[in-house]
Amino acid sequence: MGRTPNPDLRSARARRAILDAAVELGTRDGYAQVTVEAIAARAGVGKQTIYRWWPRKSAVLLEALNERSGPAAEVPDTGDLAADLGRQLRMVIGLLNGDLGLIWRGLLADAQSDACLAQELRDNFFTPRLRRWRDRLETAVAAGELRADVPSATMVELLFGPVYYRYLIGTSPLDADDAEALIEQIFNGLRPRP
Amino acid sequence: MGRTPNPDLRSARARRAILDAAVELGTRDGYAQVTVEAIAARAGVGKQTIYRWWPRKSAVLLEALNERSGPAAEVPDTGDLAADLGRQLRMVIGLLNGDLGLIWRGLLADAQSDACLAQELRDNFFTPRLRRWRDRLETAVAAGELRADVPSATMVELLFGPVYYRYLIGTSPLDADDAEALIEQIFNGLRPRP
Amino acid sequence: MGRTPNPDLRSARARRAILDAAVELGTRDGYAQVTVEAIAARAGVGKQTIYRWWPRKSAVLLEALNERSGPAAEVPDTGDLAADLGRQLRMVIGLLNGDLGLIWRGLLADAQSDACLAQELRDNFFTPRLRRWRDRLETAVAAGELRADVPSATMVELLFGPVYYRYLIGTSPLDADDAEALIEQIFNGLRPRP
Amino acid sequence: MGRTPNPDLRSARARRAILDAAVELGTRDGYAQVTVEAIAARAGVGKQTIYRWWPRKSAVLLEALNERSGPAAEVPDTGDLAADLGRQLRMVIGLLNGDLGLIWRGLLADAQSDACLAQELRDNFFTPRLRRWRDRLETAVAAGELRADVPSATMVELLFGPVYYRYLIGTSPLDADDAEALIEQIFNGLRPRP
DNA sequence: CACTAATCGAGACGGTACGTCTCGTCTTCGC
DNA sequence: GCGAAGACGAGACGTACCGTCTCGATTAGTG
Repeated sequence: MGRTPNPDLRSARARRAILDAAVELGTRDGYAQVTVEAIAARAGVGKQTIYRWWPRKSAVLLEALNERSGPAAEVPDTGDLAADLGRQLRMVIGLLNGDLGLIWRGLLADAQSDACLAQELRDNFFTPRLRRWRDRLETAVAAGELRADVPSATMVELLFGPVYYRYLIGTSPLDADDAEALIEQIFNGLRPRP
Repeated sequence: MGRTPNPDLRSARARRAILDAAVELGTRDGYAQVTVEAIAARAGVGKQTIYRWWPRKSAVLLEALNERSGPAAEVPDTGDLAADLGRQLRMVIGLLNGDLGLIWRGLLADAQSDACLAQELRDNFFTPRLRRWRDRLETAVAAGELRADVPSATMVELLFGPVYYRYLIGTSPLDADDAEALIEQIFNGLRPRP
Repeated sequence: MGRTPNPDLRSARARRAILDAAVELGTRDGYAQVTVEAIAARAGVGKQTIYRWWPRKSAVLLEALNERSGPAAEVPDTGDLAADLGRQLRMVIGLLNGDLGLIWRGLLADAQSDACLAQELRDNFFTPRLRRWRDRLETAVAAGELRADVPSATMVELLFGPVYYRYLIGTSPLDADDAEALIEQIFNGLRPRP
Repeated sequence: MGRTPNPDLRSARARRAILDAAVELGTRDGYAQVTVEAIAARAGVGKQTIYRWWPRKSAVLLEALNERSGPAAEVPDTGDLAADLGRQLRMVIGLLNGDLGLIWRGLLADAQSDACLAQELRDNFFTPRLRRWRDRLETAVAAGELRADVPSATMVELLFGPVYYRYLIGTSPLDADDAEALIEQIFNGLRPRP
């Protein structure tokens, strides 16, 4: 029964093949069309070998995705807040629009009905980035660059919200070149400045 | 084969029972757990009667949802833009946090892998609301209340993006009382005003 | 509820179209493939019109078949028992091997799981023929032509049994030219006569 | 798609449960009332496990029946042809009148509209028995016990035909005690012997 | 000749079973 | 004991017909 496997005996070859197959299928057919069975077949691996090490297909694809989108996690700090934010938004948008975007989109969708995946997504992806940007923004608040009466976590949501809105709802295309304008608009607001 | 049924002979009773059953199951178990079979069983209806009038379970739930979220669609116009926006955001947030939110969440998730549903969602839900708010905002632009150099469609996304971000990603809870602050922040921007 | 329709108002046109359609479909696709729905469609008739006048598809096909196989029911009496029997067997075999055979075969099959159809088949088809031949055979018994110690009903079964055996089980083809030999064999027996 | 399963990995437990369930349902409700779904449910088995190993419900019931009617297949040879035939006929009649008769009847009926089942029935059931009896009868012919001018296959049909006729058409009951009389009548013929 | 039934064509309805698909677990080997 | 292979129990899918029902629109025979 629910025995826990011994990680020392784990086959690195199988793990690689599984993650690679998952990404290939996910980028080719879309997240929802990927099945554990298909991953196993393409990886030349038994289904059980997948279920032994991952609880669900979402976990496989999440791990595969994490492996390949490390760079997008890096928060540069050149001292120029707006420029750094712009670079970050461009990277995120690039990721969403790229091959892996299909997988990311599927994971976000899946998380809507899988609390456990949702938690993992937050813990491993959103919360760390949020925290790092919150720190940056709080520095800017302290420097008088940003308002002190808006929670920094809210600021992050104001900046990233519109990006994900376009991505998930698709009323208008998501373009990396919009990043800087977006930041400017959030920073300065929609009302005319005197 | 693919014969088209005659809407004149359609049973209003069956339609009602199906939509009601769909909502009950959707709010109780969550969108993903709903099956056409279960809807039919609970509605006391043959499966074929569902497939005769709707192509997919998503179509059933979308119609059911549309029926019951009429009020949230109303764009109020009291002359006070910020107040009207606040009222609308509160309503949307109320919908998302309410019973029907579970269904709405599932539809949005499903739309990520079903282009046809995505299109329908945009056509029947997002685009109309977007258009109405765009008009309101353009009036405000013309009145000098809002910047003329930001596309009004973008403005709508800046306002609603953060709401859906919180809703779908869940890093922080979505509270109707945040509506007014959100609008103020978007309107005035994150930089201190002199 | 179960109201009984008024035969005076019955549409002769519909009746004809239904019986014709039933035979066409039955001879073309085989009894089992015929559906009430298909009969109705091909006859240009509502399903209810069929169910109003016949309880089951088997009843429709039985009536259609009876209509068209009148001649095979005729028991000739030329005085020559063996010759008359031969003529009858030839006719029966001709019917079974003909277009209508497919329907007849299906009815016999269906009767195996439908006691009511089985009864009707016996009452309207087998028993009358059986009775008439029993009478003929009893005359022959009285004339000393046939053994008196074999029940005449059994004699009929000995004669027709092998025909239906071949027909339903199909180990060897059923040929009208075998009729006379068959009769001779049953009459004279398998043991050599001195 | 139509992959062929590996018989080495077949579950003996499932096979047993399926065949047992099929017989139970068949003898209780009759062949026509048995459904693959019901067999699966009663056997505690997935439907796919049935469809993996048998193409149709008829194949399941045929296999189940074959398994349990081994003895009725035995052709005894005590040297006394008539006695051996009598024993065989009694056995066949016993089978037909017994619990399994309901299944056998259904299979024969089904075979009328399923050429593939008909072939299987002939190949696995009728032809072997026919062949063995033909051999016996040919020996008797060579010994001068039976006429040389009647094909032995025909002789078998003359003997078994009346049995199946009564069984399938039901104009008179089928009784094991009729076996010997039947054989005597076929052997000696219906005409009085001098 | 209008009236008034009941039948008619049409087809939607509540059901049942079909045969297929995919899920996550269990079983069987070979290494 | 892991890994490849794949059979297994479970159960939803979307389709085909069943036999019943509800519609107007003919179509009789009756007053």
